[in-house]
Order: sequence, then C-alpha cells, then structure tokens
Amino acid sequence: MRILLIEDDTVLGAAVRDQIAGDGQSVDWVTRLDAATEALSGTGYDLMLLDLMLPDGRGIPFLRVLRARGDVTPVIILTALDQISDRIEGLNAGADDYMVKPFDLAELSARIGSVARRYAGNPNPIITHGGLEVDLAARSVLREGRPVTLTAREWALFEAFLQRPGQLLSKAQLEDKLYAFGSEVESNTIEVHVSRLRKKLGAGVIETERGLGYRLGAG
Amino acid sequence: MRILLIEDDTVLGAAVRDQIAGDGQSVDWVTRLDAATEALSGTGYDLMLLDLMLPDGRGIPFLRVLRARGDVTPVIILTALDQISDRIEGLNAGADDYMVKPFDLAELSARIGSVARRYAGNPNPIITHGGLEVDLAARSVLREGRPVTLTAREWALFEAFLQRPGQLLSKAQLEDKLYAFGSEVESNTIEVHVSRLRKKLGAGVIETERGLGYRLGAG
DNA sequence: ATCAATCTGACAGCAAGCTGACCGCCGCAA
DNA sequence: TTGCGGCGGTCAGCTTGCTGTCAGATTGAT
Repeated sequence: MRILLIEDDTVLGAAVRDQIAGDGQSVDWVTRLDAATEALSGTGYDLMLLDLMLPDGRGIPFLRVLRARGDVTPVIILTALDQISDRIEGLNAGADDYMVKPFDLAELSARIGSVARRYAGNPNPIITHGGLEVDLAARSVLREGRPVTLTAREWALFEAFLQRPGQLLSKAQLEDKLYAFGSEVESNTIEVHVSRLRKKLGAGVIETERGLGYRLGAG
Repeated sequence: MRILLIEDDTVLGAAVRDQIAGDGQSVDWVTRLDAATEALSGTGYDLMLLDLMLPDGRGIPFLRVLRARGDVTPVIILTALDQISDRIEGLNAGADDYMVKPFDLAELSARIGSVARRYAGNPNPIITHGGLEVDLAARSVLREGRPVTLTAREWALFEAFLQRPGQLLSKAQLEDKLYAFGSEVESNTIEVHVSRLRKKLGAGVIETERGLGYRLGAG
C-alpha cells in the first residue's frame, strides 16, 4: 500500500514514516502542499496522511480542492488539540478519519489498517443492501437504481452502520464516530441525522431499538 | 483468542503452534487449504496465519475468495517468497500483515498481539447457550437461528445471568443490577421481566428457585 | 387442603424517539 | 463586500412502545 505523508514537523514526520514502514507499507513524505500536489500528479496513492498547518498553506482547502477534482483517496487528518473546529471542517471537506496530536503510533497503524480495509478489494466493492447499492470508495449510493446524494454527516453516519452490519450502535458510539472527539452535542443530533438518512434511503434501512440505539436493518 | 494456522511445513508448523500456545492462545493447525475451508465453516477464528504455498493450492487466491465472501478475520501471511510483488499482492488480497521466513518466533508473537489489538472490539465473541447464540457486543440474540429482539430492561436482566452462568441471583441482586440506584420498585417487576424474557428466549433458559431467586438453566 | 410464592395477561403513564421548522454558519460567486 | 444556497444543530410538539403496576391464575411446599 502506498501512503503519502504530508507533515512539516520533521520529528513527528520521521516517527510516522518509520512506524508505517515498520508495518510494511511504502511511504512518501513531503513537507509542503506544493510538493504534495506534485507527488499526487504521479501514480496514485492508497492513503494520505494530512497535517492541517503547513508552511505554504492550510490542509483543509487543499483537501477540498482535491475532493472537488474527484479524488477519492482516503485521507486521515493529523491535527493538534487546539484545532477542534478544523476537525469538523475537515470532516465536511471529505476526510475519512482524524488523529489528534500527540497520538499513539500504534493507534495510527490501527486507523490506517481500518481505513485501508474499508477500501480493500481492488476495484470498488459494491455493497448491496435491500434496494441500495453502495460504493464506499466513490461515496455513492443508488436507491432502486437512482442516485442518492448524502451530505458529509450523513455519510459518516451511514458508514458507521455499514462497517458493522447488524451490530447495535448506541447514540454515544455514533456521536464518537461523527465528532471524532468528545465535542459536546447537546441535543438530539443523532436522531435528526437518522431521520434525514431514513428519508433519503428508505424507512427500513436503520432500525431503532428503544433505549439502546440503532442498527442496520436486515437487508 | 482462537487462531487458525495454515502451514504445511511440519517443523515450522509445530514450532509456531507451540509458540502461540505458550502465549496462552488456542491454536488449530491444518496443513491444507481444503482442511482450512472446513475449519472455517465452523465457529469463527479471531486470527489466521496463512502460508502462501500449500500442497493443494496457493494462499493468495484462497484469501481473495475469503474476502470476497465478506470474511474480515485478520490474516497474517507466512511466506518464504521475499518478493515485493507477493507482499503487495497479499496485502491487496486483504492480508493484515506478513512474516518472511525464516522469522523470529518472538516477533510472530508480537505481530499477533498487534493485529489482535487492532481488531480489539471487532470480533464479537459469541456465547452459545442451548439453542441460543448471543453476541453481547452487537446486542443480538439468535434463537434456533432466528433473531430475537430484546428491550433495554430485558438485555440488562439477561446480561446479569450471562455474566454469572449457573449462579443463583436473588431478586434483590437483580433489582440492584437493573436499577443501579435505590429507586423504589414496589411490585413484582423482576418476575414480570423474567416472564417476558422466557417468552422470548424459551422456557428453559431461566430457572426459578422458589424463595431464593433465579439462575441460568444448564445450557 | 391451605397458604405463600410466582406467573402472566392487561393496561395506562410517560419517557424515548421522530420530524417539521427555524436559523446561524460557511463557502462560493458576483 | 453582499447575497445565495446548502449543511447541520437546536427546538417543540407529536407519536410510539417500553415498563411498572395490578389482579387473577397457577404452582409448590407443608
């Protein structure tokens, strides 16, 4: 698996590079966005690790441009603790996961494995569930053959269910998934997003277990 | 943790088996892919160690088929082929890690620990009891293969029994478990919930000991 | 047989969940 | 800058079905 690491901190960058290399992955490490752009113009990467503060620009607009161009390479954002709002923005911009600095290198390996596994299987694996066809890599859903567009939050939520089909997920678990960090959602946000998802995907897709949580309905 | 070792070299296989067993894991060792397929048809494994060259076929297509079927059991490849192309092919096929022979047994233990940790919380241990299959993490119960849905209270109660299989639990103990704090349960709530559980799970699951309490029936 | 303990069907109160509506915010375009 | 449009968090009123309670039936011990 080829990984592009975009990080200007030389100490952290070297540590991450060594960790990933130790996992048997191949890593290219750049410290600037222009170098990243150049690297991306070549053969594709399977995963990107993106720092948000770089000497020649910020990571979020960079990611946004990337996604606008149609690039669906999985991205894990590396961000410092004091950039909470950036993380939410990052999710909106199309990031797949977050790591908050300072982070445990073993956990980084785990996240990489998890994101990679999500996209494993060479072409785009299509998950069919009821009348739905889901392409996780392309972030597209067809319902009865017709395309459905989901927002960033809706995707994050739907993915959580698809990754553990049949498993019950509590609201707390889903909040952790959507907000990656213990940000304070004080209202019925999850309920609202579930409601919006159901409206788009159909009523039977997500089932409620009163007092416990939600789970993906039987296909 | 249950590990399936697929390795035709009897010397290496025995060494690996003994090493893992020494770590306190339980190992099943097969030397052929068809035996592996058979082993996998039973109850799930938490990890697979897969040799790439076996008497009745190659490991990579085997793994590819496994993944295509939706099996996400972590796989560590054991290979004598130090070729990069094989490594990449293996990882593409869905392997989580690899070891190049000859390898240090202590390192194998470390890798096993690492992969297992990565999946911690993922592989849901299944408790079988009579005709029931219970997945505590997913909060799902199958009765004679058919799903049963429990409410929040029913889960709490059932869990209390599962955590202490065979042990007698008084009504007072169960009330403490269900209501956590000294709330006032003034009626036969526990009896009612036990009744509801029995109706959903079958009559023999929870046994009454008149005047004493309840216990989980012999599976 | 008698009595206490337990079982279970029925029911209503209420908390959990649903959803339409509102509005602030951000990114984009002029 | 201003305006526009879409996303997402919050709220309020409504709906749903879980759960505690009770009463009559049943069981088991003596």
